[in-house]
Amino acid sequence: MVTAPLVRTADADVLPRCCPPVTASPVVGEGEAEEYAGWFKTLADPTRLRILNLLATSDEPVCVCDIVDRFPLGQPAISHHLKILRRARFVVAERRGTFMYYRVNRACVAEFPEAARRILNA
Amino acid sequence: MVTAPLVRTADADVLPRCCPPVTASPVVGEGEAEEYAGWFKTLADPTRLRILNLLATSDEPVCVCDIVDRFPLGQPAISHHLKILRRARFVVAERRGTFMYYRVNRACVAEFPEAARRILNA
DNA sequence: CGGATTCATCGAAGAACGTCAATATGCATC
DNA sequence: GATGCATATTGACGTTCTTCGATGAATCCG
Repeated sequence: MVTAPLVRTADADVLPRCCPPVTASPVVGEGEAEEYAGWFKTLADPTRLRILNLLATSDEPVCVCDIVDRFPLGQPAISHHLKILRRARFVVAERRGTFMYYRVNRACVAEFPEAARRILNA
Repeated sequence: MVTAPLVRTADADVLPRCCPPVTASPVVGEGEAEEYAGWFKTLADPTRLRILNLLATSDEPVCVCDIVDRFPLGQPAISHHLKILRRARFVVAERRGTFMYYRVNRACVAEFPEAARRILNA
């Protein structure tokens, strides 16, 4: 026979079942979780974080060779990270002759901390 | 001989070198980038994000079996994700008899959007 | 046009990650 | 103690990520 397990909440009586419903319902659904996890995944690399911080703290757009000079990585790796940042719309690229200039997408970057706050209910 | 490349900024003269210094200096250094990237990496999974959102929107601590019931994943997988969330101090665990109760670490969760804002200069 | 430069893309190697099945641990009851 | 349940840990497997070297596309200059 199945016996009643221990109490589940601090001041509740002993309950005959394992899992009473959780009080609040989660805000973030499956689709949203996928989307937001993608955003976080974009920032889940130290190099990308530093590139984005570099662009975010620069008044002027920065060209790729500037970025390459600041990291102990090859140019293809930097280009790869920039592609990921671009795909997530954290940065935008602009061509000037031979050079490519990158800058942050202010709208997207401003929206991000607010989304984090909503997810974390903070 | 090395020729002078194109202009690098909108209104600057032709410069004899490729990479003039960037105006602002980056805020986030190597060590910080590693640390923050670890935080983002923790949130870079849809399941972890939904677990954390579930805990963040619940007034009461939630036991593991409640969480397991809400996801199409096995118990070891959920336990694995909880361990990662615990290691990043986003959640804290408490034992009550046989059951383990998880809740968000309000201090850590509140600090996170602020850190994001600082990194993104938003 | 030919050569040089900047940057993106491709292919591959190695590491890290997510999931599951099986097993171990910790706690309460009999 | 022995049993039963809730949870954590381990090992294995396939997938994804990061990086590099080589190559290709685009641009500019002489």
